[in-house]
Amino acid sequence: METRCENCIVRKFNSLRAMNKEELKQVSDNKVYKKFKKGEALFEEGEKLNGVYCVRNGVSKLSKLSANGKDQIVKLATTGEVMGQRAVIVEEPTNLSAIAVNDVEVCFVPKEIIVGTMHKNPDFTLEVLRHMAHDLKEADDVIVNMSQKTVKQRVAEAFMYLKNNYGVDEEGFLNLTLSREDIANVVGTATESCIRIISEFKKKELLKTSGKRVAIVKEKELQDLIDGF
Amino acid sequence: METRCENCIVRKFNSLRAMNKEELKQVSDNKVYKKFKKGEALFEEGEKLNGVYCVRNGVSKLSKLSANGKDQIVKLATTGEVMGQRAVIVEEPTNLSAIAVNDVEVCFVPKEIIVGTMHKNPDFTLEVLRHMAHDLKEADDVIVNMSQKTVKQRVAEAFMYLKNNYGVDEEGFLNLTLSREDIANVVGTATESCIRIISEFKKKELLKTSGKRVAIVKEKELQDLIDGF
DNA sequence: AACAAAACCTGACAAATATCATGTTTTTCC
DNA sequence: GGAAAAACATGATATTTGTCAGGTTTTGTT
Repeated sequence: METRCENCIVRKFNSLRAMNKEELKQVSDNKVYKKFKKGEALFEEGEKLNGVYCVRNGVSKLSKLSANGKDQIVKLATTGEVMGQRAVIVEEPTNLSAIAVNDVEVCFVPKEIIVGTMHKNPDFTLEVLRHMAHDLKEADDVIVNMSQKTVKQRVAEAFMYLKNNYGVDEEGFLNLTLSREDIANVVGTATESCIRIISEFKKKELLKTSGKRVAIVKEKELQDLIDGF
Repeated sequence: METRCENCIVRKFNSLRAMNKEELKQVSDNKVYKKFKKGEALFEEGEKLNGVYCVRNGVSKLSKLSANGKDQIVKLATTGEVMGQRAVIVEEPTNLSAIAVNDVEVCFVPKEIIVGTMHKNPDFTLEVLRHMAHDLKEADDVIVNMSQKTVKQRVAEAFMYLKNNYGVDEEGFLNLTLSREDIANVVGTATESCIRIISEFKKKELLKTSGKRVAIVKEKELQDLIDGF
């Protein structure tokens, strides 16, 4: 396992790439490697975060509990992404929980290091800003989808998202398998509705399944459905 | 009309407050004052923005056109807020249109000045970052509301939002009057559904109206409805 | 392997919401 | 001030989605 941030490939994909050697060394000297098993919480909504989590491996769901007791998954965070930045920047408790979808390895970086670097290195701050700007755009898109697309379209979109971001195995099954409930919580619908729609897609041969694993069969038709044709 | 940014009260509310005297002078020397009438577009989705818009007066709706031809209003931008920051930072065409809800006055600040300051003054960058972090949190909340609350709850919430952010006049009517269609586009529903719900609220005496003006009558009951009681 | 727990699935029905059609009121503009 | 346009309003109906209730299959554990 590579233990020096300076040589960590993961860093290339996030805002830490804008740090200089000295700053990276400081991160490296203070980071704590942590492991979470599938289903474990990295942190929970309302918690004060003392640092950020740089994902080395695995996927976490970032979700928020709604008044009616359902979780809404706002984002999936993958290798290379940094979680908890927002809360550290505004010095507020985090508004989201992070739960491991599969086994997750992260490097925890104390907030003092992040905040200190932001005051000294404008390039780093700007890089963080760019990432946050990107997240904000994605959030805007989600809002529009939520209100303007049907549940069916959103379910279809969720599978396309999984294919495009995590790929498929030799048999064509999605590399990242979510439970039906998780998919429902991404899409913002009832679990039963989600299952029903998946069944319908299977009947129409847009998808095929094997246990909880899902494969996209007719990608174009699925995309047309998303686009409203 | 105050023409020097150094003395502009509006600046106190946005990220420009982190600029030093010299930087502000530069903004002041390069800014362009612009006026837009109700209904006019400050900029449109897909446009490249050559700068940011600092709102001196009035309210604009930031919206995105969906595939089915409906506008989704993602945010309302008011006095003191800066529009277009996101697009300038990531150097992409803007993902949102800005339309004046009432007469709007803005100062247009060329992007070179904003970007230049971000490279030199980490405090400014950090301040922009804080504002964007705040926007991102709000966006997350909107996502959860969209998927977990009923249209009725969201309409009620929209009115509470208008009251809390723009206040009411002597008679109790909301200072910011939106058309039923705009409210529907904030809430993400059909205009008819929105009208119907307002009618229902009137019957229950939660609201009263006079033309398109709306007043909240029973605030507590309205809030209970939002919270799901 | 056997059991329990969790996840998945389906039907029946109820509730929420959209759509279409049509009429009324308000606003705008000449 | 009056005509035209836009916004508002409501009924009837169709569609979508959620809820509840009851199954089956899969997964995990001893």
